Parts: sequence; C-alpha cells; structure tokens
Amino acid sequence: MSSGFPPPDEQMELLLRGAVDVVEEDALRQRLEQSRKEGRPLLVKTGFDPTAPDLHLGHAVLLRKMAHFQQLGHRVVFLVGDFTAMIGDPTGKKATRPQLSRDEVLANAETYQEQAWQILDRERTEIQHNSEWLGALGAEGLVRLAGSYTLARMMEREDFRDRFEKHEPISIHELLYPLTQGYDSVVMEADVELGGHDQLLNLLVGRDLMRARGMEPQIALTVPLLVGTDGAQKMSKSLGNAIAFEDSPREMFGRTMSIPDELMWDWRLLLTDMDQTEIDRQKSAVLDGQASPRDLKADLGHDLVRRFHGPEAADEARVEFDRMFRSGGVPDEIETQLVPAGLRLFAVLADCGLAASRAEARRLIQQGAVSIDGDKVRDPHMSLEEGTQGLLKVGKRRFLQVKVT
RNA sequence: GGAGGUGUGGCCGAGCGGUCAAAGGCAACAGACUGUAAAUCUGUCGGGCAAAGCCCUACGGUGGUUCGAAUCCAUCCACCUCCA
Repeated sequence: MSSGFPPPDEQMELLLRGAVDVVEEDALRQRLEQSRKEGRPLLVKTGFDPTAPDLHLGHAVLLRKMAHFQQLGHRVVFLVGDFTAMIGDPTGKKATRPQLSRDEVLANAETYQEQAWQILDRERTEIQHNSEWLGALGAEGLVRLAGSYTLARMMEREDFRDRFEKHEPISIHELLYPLTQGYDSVVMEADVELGGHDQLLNLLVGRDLMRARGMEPQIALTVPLLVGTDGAQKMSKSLGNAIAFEDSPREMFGRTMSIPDELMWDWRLLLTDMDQTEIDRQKSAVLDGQASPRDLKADLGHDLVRRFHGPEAADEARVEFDRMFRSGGVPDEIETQLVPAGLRLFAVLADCGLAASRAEARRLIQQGAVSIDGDKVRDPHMSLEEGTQGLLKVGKRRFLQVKVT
C-alpha cells in the first residue's frame, strides 16, 4: 500500500488540468506528499443536490475531476445533499418549487448516480448523505453553527452583495446554505472539496469552519462551468443548450457539431483526455489554416459519443452525420407511417408530428421546406393519392416514409 | 403593523381605452450560403379554415364599467420594495 500513489508532481498535473481555482495549491501538493508517505488516500468530497436527474456534459466536467482523483487512488465521496434538498431552494423565483419529499430526493439521487457511473468508478465511490448529520444537528446545533460565522463575512460574497445593493431578495436560508455545506466538510474531515466555479465561496466557508475548529482546512478545487452548445451561456437543461448523457449517439454528435468552433478547445480540455499540448497543436493548426475546424470538431463529437455509447455508435453517428448533412442524404432508418388518402399535405405533416400544428405545416410548405422524394412541394393543399408511397422530408432533419392507404 | 410597486407570448421586455395576436430583443424553426446542425444574410414564429380574409383562444384569477379593455374599476392570488 505504501507505493500506491504516483509522485505528487505527476498527480498535480492531472488534478490541475482544467481547474479554475485551487486554494491552496501548495497545500494540495503537501497533502499529496503526506498521503503518499503514509499510504493514506485523501478524502475528496463533492456535494450534489439531487434535484435534476438528467445529467449533461456540464455535470461531466465535475464528475471527471472526481474520476481523476479516483484514478490516482484517493477516496472519493459522492455526497448527496438530501438534507438541503428537502428544505427546498427558494432562490428560484418563478415556480414555487415543490418541496421534495425524502423519497423523491432519494429517488432523484438514485437516478443521478445511475448516470454518474458512466464516468465514476462505481466500486470505488463512497456515497454519503448529509441528512445523516445535519438531521441530527437540531435547532440548537444549527443556531450554534450560524453563530460561527458573521453577516459581514457572508456579505463579502459578490453575489449576495450584488443582490443586496440591488434590493433583490436574499432569503435567510441562503445564508445558511454555505454553512451547512461547510459543516459537511467538518464532519467528513474532508481533505479536498470539489465543485463548480460558482461554488468556490461555499467551499471556502468550509475552510473557515474547519480552521475555527482547529482542523487543517480542506483544499478547495473548482472546475469551470461548461459553456453550452450556444457558445454563450453555461450549459443547462432549461436553456436548451445541453447535451445529456442519455442523448442518442446521433443527437450527441450532431449537437456537438453545432457548437461554435471556438468552443471546441474548452470542451476538449474539460471533457476529453487529449493532452494540452495536442490541443494547442490543433488550435494553431486551425489558425494557420492547416486543419479544418469542422473535421476536428467531428473528432471531438466522435470522442464524446464513444465515451457514452461506445466506439461502434460513435462511428455510426459520424457516418450518419456526413451522409445527411454533407451529402444531403437521408438517414438509414426512417419510420414509416400510414396515412389515409385524401388528407391534405399540411394535415399529414401535422398529424404525423413533422410539424407542431397545421398552421406551422402550411408555413413550412410555403417556405419551401418540404419535399417528397426529393421534389419540393409548394402547394399545402395537395393531397396524396391512394397507393402512393414516398419519402417526406421537412427541413434538413425531419424525415418520414409515408404510405397512403 | 403601515406605505407603495409589479404580474404581458418559450424567455426578457414595450404597450396603458379602439388602428393589438400585442413593438423590440433572445431562443426556436425555415430558406440561401457554407467547411458543419458554426458564422452571415433573409423570412417565419398562438390555433383553425382552399384564407392577401374570416373565426376562436390569449396579456396573473374572478367579476364589473364601456359600443369596445392588455389598457379603467372592484376583488382575489402571487412576487417585490420601502418605513416601523
């Protein structure tokens, strides 16, 4: 067990890859040295709010960082924030969030983990729930905990200060949130806590709480928030700029192809294992006009699909994409639907789900988006004769084989 | 406890008695172009109708005023701010 860990410098290289903040870097190196000497793995904590069971690539960035620690032999704890989740986060202003029941929270956590195992080593991941100690804390404990921090310190945070100055609401519980999260670290005696960049302040509170109790403060390490397919905002399901783990290979590949070219370097660094030097090399090759960003982006898409769906699916997604968009071909598997004779074309489109409504179907036809067997159709009212069979194409991506009966 | 403000289409945000299916922006979709589902440009963007028009639904909920309301009144709900 003594020789289990690679040299600290080697570890640092992997661990710092893509990281935004490391507080503090020297301390991390020291701990790695110590851990290696003592043959004791570091305890690495990452908290999850089990509220959004659909994982996407944005989550993958953090999960990958956890996996890095695992690869190096450290103890990685997947901390389910079941206690905090049950309180319900009032920050989301619009929809009054339904208070999640304990069962719902646990079910969500389950779903979360099922997906997380695509990146994390299931066997080596420890799962803990913070209700275990936060639930036992009680009102008294909570008050004591609250007593160990000041409003002034809390208001140093830019987000709180900003909202305060703008007279936007800040609920009391939001002040408690960092404290409970920090308390988790105290109880767990975490060596390192991982989180998204937006979590940095919370992670630092953990350090303060630990220090106040005479403990070695945890190392705070954050990873960037992945920019979504729109190239502008952080990836999130509600913004529609996400690629979910569950997306089909084609979807995943296609959506990757739709990201702005510039974004691919970030994605390369944060979502794949490609060396930094190789990334830089590709980047300059593109700048010099030596390489086509399109092809490199396709390579990236291929890598991602392979990661989640395996090599065959990746190859297929790529070939499929080229056939459809490069050479304007058609997908190899097209659903067939039977339509009654006499139904007008716009109605067919709407009824078969190729358009959201009949009005939209009309518009699409008028815009020249619809073709049958490759021939553009302009008349929304045309109807298909009985016995005809043909390939209906709407826009670039919607296909349907129809058979008129 | 008191005073005030806000609530508009997927989102942001104008409108403040008719000409409003509601400016503008974003997103989305389509067309052109292209090296891609990038970028750019153009168009569309509540629903129904063989329709350059007509009908239905819609501006937090309900009920009024009016020939006519997203716009005025009442009331309810939700959110926010200030004073205490």
